[in-house]
Amino acid sequence: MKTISCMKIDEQLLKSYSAENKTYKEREAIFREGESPSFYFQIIEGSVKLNNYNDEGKEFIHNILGKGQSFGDPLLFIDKQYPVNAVVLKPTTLIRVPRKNFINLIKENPHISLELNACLSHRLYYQTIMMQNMASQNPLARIKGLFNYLKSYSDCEDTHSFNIKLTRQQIADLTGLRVETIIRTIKKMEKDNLVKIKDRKICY
DNA sequence: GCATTAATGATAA
DNA sequence: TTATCATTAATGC
Repeated sequence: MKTISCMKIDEQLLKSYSAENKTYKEREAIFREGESPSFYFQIIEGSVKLNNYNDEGKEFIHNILGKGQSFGDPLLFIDKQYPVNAVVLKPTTLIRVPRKNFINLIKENPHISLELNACLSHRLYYQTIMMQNMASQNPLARIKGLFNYLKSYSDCEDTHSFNIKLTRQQIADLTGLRVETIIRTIKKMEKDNLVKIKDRKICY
């Protein structure tokens, strides 16, 4: 089946609503928890993580976004502050549109509005799946859940060897597990032919 | 060399 | 069984 899921919005169209490009260095924050959303963001190149820190200072990553993906947009329609930080993982260029302009864009371009709806629905759906998986006590289930999620979320790549572009630490921060547990569980998965490891890279 | 990432073992909860 | 801590190996700049 052919769900378009999360199509990026045409950059020229964004430009006509006074979008601007912005580049960030590694570790730079695009926005922080508690700030008020005032832009639509779309990644042109690079990658961004959405995270929090719990009371003990341990990081929890909610998601890692890549090329062509947007973030922060669900907040543009409601009057709330960001519940997460957005931090750049590697040098990143993104395009951003001021909130008011973006609302106008949506009003004047119904097809974009529909796509955005589809996109948000898609994210909501998989977030539910993720919640279920992460609620599991079993680390294997959490990791498999994450991998399935990444596979579906990213541009529907080849069926058999999907390359996980995350470090084991990042997988740990996404699943709430410890790095050592990730490493050991991944090795078990390799034995059971659930994943392949090539040059330390994980293929699922 | 230094920093980051991966791997492994011992021990405690 | 997983988390925690310590140690070491491997990579990349």
